[in-house]
Amino acid sequence: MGRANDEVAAALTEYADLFAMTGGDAFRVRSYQKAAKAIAGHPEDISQVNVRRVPGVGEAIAKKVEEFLSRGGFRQLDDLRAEVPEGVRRLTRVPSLGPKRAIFLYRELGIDSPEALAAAIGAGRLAGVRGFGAKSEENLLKGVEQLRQAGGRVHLGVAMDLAERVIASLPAERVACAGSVRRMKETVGDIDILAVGPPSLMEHFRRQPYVAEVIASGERKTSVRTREGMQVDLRLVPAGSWGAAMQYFTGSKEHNVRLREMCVKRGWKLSEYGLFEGDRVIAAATEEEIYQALGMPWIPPPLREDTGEVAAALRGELPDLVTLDDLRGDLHTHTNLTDGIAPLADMVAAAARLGYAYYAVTDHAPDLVMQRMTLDKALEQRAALAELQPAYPGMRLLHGTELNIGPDGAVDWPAEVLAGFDVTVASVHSHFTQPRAEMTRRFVAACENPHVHVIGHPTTRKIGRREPVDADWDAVFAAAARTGTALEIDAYPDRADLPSDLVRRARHHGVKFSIDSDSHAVPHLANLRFGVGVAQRGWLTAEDVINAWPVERLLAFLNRA
DNA sequence: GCCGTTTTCGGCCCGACTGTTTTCAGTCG
Repeated sequence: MGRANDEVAAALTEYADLFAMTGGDAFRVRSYQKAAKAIAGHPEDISQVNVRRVPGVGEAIAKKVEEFLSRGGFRQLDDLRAEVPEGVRRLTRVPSLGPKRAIFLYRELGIDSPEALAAAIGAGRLAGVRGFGAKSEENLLKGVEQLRQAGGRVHLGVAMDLAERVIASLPAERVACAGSVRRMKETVGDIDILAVGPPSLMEHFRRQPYVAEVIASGERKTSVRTREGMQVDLRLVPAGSWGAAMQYFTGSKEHNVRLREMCVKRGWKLSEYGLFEGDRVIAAATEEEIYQALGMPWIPPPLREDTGEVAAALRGELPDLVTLDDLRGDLHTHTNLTDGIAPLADMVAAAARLGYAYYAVTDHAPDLVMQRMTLDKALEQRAALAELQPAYPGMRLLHGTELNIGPDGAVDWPAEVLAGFDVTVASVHSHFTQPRAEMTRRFVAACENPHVHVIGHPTTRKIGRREPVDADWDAVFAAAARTGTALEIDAYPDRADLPSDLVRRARHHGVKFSIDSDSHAVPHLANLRFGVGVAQRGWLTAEDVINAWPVERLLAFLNRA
């Protein structure tokens, strides 16, 4: 999977947005969106193959893609960029504000950014404007604030990708990522890279194509802003204090404060250069020896949040965290039968290449009307899956479905139909603003449905785009534990849902989890690693995760044994 | 703009919700 795919997809998506804003035909807008999605999810590097082979890409889009690949843009995109300022496109990221009203605000009132919108509302400039009543103003203000709070933070998928590109671009003796990316935090503000190497590495870093601006530049630290707007700090560290530097710059700040307090009590000092007693170096080369000197085993970075991990380490009670290698299958994936882009056979073949012992296909169900699912289609898919099974003797294929949890907690299909599925994932897809008590009842009802095995992406948040729903989570977790309903950790990095703090709380209730990719294309299967990050931050072990279990135990959990 | 044993034109995932309106446009999943 090449970077080119993502860059092309981003350009086409931007073009679709701008085209929609400037009154472009809605069907053509959708064509660009569809092509963007298909290219982003295409398993081959788009710069190395004929883009016309990608479904949804015809002659016109292929030409634009080829122009983009050769010079980083295409004419029609340049034209629209000249017409619509960048901030106006950002306006459409304000929830409830779409392309039509965004361009209206720009053309009629000169509002050219979310900040300008908030100012205009504050100054009463929207009063009496057609289509913008008091309620709209209130919602827009709330939306702008939400956007502002997300700040410059991006989800881990974006940050990890950038961090890996930076690391690959640096010819250092040693180079690694520290900071919140290493801790697998769900959102990341900036990226910290540590390296051992010659001073010339700094100049090499500043000249990289991803660098848009050099913010600060010294012998030991260089800070840049990338074209995507992220800050990346590169620090040159002495080889002998690699471990101390990694420990220090991985954080969290709170975790480090806790360790330094311990050091102070012993008359020691812990810095990015090492653990010292006066001038004597106690430990510096590896993180392991630093933690060991403090009387504890190495603490995995995802736990380093000062939420009890130091005490647990001192007692020798750190959890044996679940790892990517522990996962034996994926229980929530889509195909092009609903909103995925890859055919069933391609998804199954890709899963087999990952060495899975089992793999579930869980396309949407009829209540999500837009997906046009029918029982006939589901049964046809079941038959097709059964036909594929003999070709994969080592991998048990499971036929599942992603159900929709309605406002009252009911799901698609009657019980006798549900009983025919190997695994069901039930998720909320609408009515996000129900009051807490109603929302809680809704989830509890879904858990109590004996045919629901997993609650999918429980909070339904989308990082930077949609707030989590409001529910009494402890009540939901208690219901999930009582009914033997697993909660999903949706590994899609803009979801990361359940969030890790709720994972940990749920675990205390005795809940089991399913770490799923929610793949809609072949490359998405690899997102599972982000879900593992969430699980580790939630202190989960393999015992807590149903898709880390052997197939027999999983099937017993699903009542399919 | 894409697509096709319903094929070279005429379709294109469809419905609900919201806030505004007085019959509907915009937004969302």
